[in-house]
Amino acid sequence: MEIPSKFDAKGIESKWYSYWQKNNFFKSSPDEREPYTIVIPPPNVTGILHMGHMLNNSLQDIIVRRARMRDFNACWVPGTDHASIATEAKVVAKLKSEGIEKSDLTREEFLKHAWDWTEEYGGVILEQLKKLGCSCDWDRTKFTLDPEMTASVLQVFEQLHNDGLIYRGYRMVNWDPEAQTTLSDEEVLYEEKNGNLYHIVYPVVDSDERVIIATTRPETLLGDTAICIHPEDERYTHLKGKKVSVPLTNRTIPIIEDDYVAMDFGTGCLKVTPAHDQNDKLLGEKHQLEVINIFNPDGSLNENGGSYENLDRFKARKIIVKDLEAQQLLVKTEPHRHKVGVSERTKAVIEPRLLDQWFLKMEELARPAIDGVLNSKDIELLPEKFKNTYRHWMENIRDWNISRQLWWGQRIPAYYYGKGKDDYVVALDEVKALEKARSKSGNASLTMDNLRQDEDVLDTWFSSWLWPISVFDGIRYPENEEIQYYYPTQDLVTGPDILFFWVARMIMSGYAFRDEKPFSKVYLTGLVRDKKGRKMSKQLGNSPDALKLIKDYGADAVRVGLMLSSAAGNDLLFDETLCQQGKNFANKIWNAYRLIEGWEIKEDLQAPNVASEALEWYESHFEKTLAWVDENFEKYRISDALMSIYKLVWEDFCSWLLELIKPEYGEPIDRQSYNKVIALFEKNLRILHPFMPFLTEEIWHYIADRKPEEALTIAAWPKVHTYDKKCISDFELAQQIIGGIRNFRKEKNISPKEQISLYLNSKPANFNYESAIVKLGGVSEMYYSIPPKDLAGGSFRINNLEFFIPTNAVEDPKEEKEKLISELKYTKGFLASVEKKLSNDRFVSNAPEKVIELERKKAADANEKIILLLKNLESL
RNA sequence: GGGUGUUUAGCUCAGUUGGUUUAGAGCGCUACCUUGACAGGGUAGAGGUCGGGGGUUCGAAUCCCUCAACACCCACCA
Repeated sequence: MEIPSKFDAKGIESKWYSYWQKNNFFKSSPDEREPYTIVIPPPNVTGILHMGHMLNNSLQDIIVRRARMRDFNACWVPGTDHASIATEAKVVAKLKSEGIEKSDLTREEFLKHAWDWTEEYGGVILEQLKKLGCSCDWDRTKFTLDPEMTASVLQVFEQLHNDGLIYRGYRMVNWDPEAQTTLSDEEVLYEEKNGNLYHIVYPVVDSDERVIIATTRPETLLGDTAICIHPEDERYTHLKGKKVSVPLTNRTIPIIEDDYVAMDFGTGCLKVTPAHDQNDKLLGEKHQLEVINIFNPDGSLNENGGSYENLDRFKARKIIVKDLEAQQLLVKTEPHRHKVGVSERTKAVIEPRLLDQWFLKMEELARPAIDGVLNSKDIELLPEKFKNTYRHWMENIRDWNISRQLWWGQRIPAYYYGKGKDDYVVALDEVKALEKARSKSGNASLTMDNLRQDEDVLDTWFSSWLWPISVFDGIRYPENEEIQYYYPTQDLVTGPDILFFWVARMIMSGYAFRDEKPFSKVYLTGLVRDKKGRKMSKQLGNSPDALKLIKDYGADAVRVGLMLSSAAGNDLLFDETLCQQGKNFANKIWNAYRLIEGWEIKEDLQAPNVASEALEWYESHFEKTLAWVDENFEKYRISDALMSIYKLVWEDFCSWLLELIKPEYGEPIDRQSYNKVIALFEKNLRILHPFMPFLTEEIWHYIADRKPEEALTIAAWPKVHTYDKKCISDFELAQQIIGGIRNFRKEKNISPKEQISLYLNSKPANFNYESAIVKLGGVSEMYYSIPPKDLAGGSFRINNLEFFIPTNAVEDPKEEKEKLISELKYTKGFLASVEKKLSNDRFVSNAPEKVIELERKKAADANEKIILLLKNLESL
C-alpha cells in the first residue's frame, strides 16, 4: 500500500473517534479494578471552546488515557454548567435583538426561551471536546440544571437551613442595575476610572458657618442622614451637636463624630449615606441613623429623589452638580482617579444596595477544608505556591451570599405564608411546603394560594460546588454503588482563577456531605496568555479560534503544542508556532513508520552487528526514558514528560537507531532486526498515545491488522524493566566520537560521503560500538595505533582520547595550532579553578569525601589532557 | 494600602532539599548538506558575568538582607 509522505490528520480524526466510541472504550462502570476518576470542570453550557479549555482538557485527557492504559478503571465524567448570570445575560441580549424585553416576559416565558437556547447551543462545547480527542464517558454527561442535579441542590439547601447555616440577612450587596441582580464580590471588577472629587457646601443650621464635604458621588447627598467628623479634628470640634442642612433638599441632619473618618482625606469631613455605601451603613448602625434609599432597581432615582425622581443616576449627578453650582454650593471640582466597581458581565457600575439576601455561614464549613489541604495533606494542591493563597482566603472567609435576582437557575425553595420576618418555610416542593407552613403557623386553613415562593435563584456555584458528588447522585443516594466506587475522585484539573469560587467550595462540600475529600489532587494550570503576555479573552480578541487550530494543525499537534509550553501552574504564553512544532513532530513519527514499512525483509539474513548493537542500546535507553517519564507524570510535570518522549522519538529513535539499522539503499533487512525495531516502535506509540491519540492509533493499525480489543487506546502502558546502564554510557561515548568526526569533516570541508580513516592510539576498555562509529562516521578503516609520522591530517579529542584523520584538506597548520592553543587555554583555566578548591584547606576538611574525590579526578583528567595538548603543539 | 509569586541564552522555560566539569532544553538563529523516510528534513555551530547590590559558606542560579521591574490575589478612605 502506498503511504503518503505527509501526514494528514484531517481524514483520520473522526474515523478513530467514532471507532473508540463504537467500541465503548471510554465507558466505565464499577468493576473489580481500581477506579481512576476525574470530573470535568463543567464549561458554561452556552460557551464555546477557548484556549483555556483546550489546555486543561488536553491535560485531563492525557492523564485519563494513561490511567486507562495502566489498567485503571478510568472514568472521566463530562458535563456543563448552567452559568446563571452568563447565560441569562446572553439570552437577554438575544431577546433584545429580537425586540423583546425581559421585563415583558413572565418567568415561565423567559425560562422557555432560555431552555430553547440551551438546547440549541448546549451540546456545542461538548462536541468540540470530542474534536480535541477527549475520552469522556459521554453516557454520563450531566448538566447542573438536570432534574436530579437540581433535586440534590435543593436537598442540600434544606439540610443547611435546618442546620442553621443558611440564614436571611439585610445586607449591603453589589447590585448590577443593568442586569438588575446582585453580584457576588467575586463577580465585581474594579477599574481605575477618572472621576471628580466634588467639594460641596453644607450650611450649618442656625449659623453662618458652612461645612465643606468632598465626595465622588454628589447625587447620593439625597440619601445623606448625617455628617461625620473625627472627634479630635480641631477644625470641626466646635460644631459638635449641631446640625447641617442637606443641599437641594429641605432636610437637616446631625453632625456625628467617629474616628473612622480620615482627617487627611478630602476635607476631613464625611457625608454619611447608609443606604448606599457599606462603610456608611456600618456607621449608620453604630449611630442609629435613618436609612434613606434613593434608587430604583434600575439605577434611577426613586421617590426619595424629590425633583430628580426617575432620572438615571449619572444624569442626576450632572444635573445635581449644575444645580449646586447655581446655588453656589459647589466650591471646587478636582479630578480624582479612583477605582470603581463594575459588573464582570454587564460592565455596569455597581450600586451598593441593601437587600434581603440568603447567606451561608462559612466558618464551620471551612474548618475541615483548611485542615485537609494545609495540615493533614489529605488533598494535594499543585503547584504548592497556591497553598498560601488558599490559606489566606480560607482563614478570612466571609459568609456566602447564595441568592441571585435572576430567573435562570435553581429557585430558592423558601415559601412565604405571611408578612412576618420568619413567616416562611423551606421545603423541597409546594406540597411539603404547605404542610410545613400549616404546622409552623398553626393555621390549618392555609392553602397553596397563601404560599409565595422566593423569587430568587441560587448562585451557580451553589450547584457546582456539589459536582463531584452530584454527578454520581451521591447527595440523594449516599449509599449508591457508583458514589461508593468512584468517590473520592483522583484529580481535579482547572485554572487558578476559580480556586475560591469552585475548588475551595467543592472541598468544603465534600467534607460536609460525604465526610471525605472530593479529590486527592488539585492540579492548577496556568492562564493562557498571548505572546504579549496578555490574558486571552474575548474582549481583547486575542484568543485564537480553537477549532480552526485543530483544523489547521490537527488535534494531536495542538495538544502537543499546548503541552510543550505549559509548565505546571505557570502561565502559558501561547504562540501558534507551537502547534506547527507539534505538526512537524506528527509528521516525523509518520515518516519513521514509512521508512520501516518500506524495507524489504529477508528471512534467512543474519543481523549485522551494527543493527543488533544499536537495538540493544535503544532497548536500554527506552527503559531509562520511560522511568523518567513515569516519574514526571507522578509529579504532574506533563510538559517534561512529553519533552523527554519527544527527544526519545525524534533524536534517539529516528536520528540514531533508524540511521544505524537502515540497510544500504536497495538492500533488504534481516527478519530479526525488523521484528525488534517494530516492537520498539510500538512501545514508542504506546507512550505517545496519551499525547497524540489519533496519529498513534492510526499507525498502530497500519502496522498490523488489529481487532478492536487490540486497539492502542486500551493497550497497556509499558512497565519499566531494569536496563543496562553501561550500555547507555558506552553508546554515549560513541555518539560523542561520531559528533567529533562530523565536526572534523565540517571544519575541513570533507564531504559526508567521502570515506575516511580513523586513528586512535590504542583501544580503551569501554570502547564499544565501533560498528556504529564506522557506519555513521563514514569510516572505512579504523586503526588502533599511532599514525605514521609523515601522514598529513588533523586531530581532535574526545575526553582524553585523541583521534587522527588523514586528509590532504588540511593545509593550514596555523589554524590547527590556534585550535590547540584555545583548547589548552580552556583546560588550564578549568584546572586552575579546580586546584584552587583543592588547595583550600577548609574545602578539603569540610567538603564531603565524594565531592573532594570528584574534584581530584577532574584535576587528574585535566592534567592528562594538558599533556596531550602540549605534545600535539610540540609536534606542529 | 496588605499579601503572594516571578526575574536564568533572541523567545518560552528546566535547574529536585547549596557541591558531576566554567549552568541545561525546546524553538529561533548561522553555516553546510538534499535525487533513496521526512526541507514539516539532516549535520555541525554560535549564543548566558543566572535582574542590580550586599551578606552567610570551603563552595551560591540555589540560603539570608536590600533595591528594581513585572505579574497575580485580597481589601476598597468618601
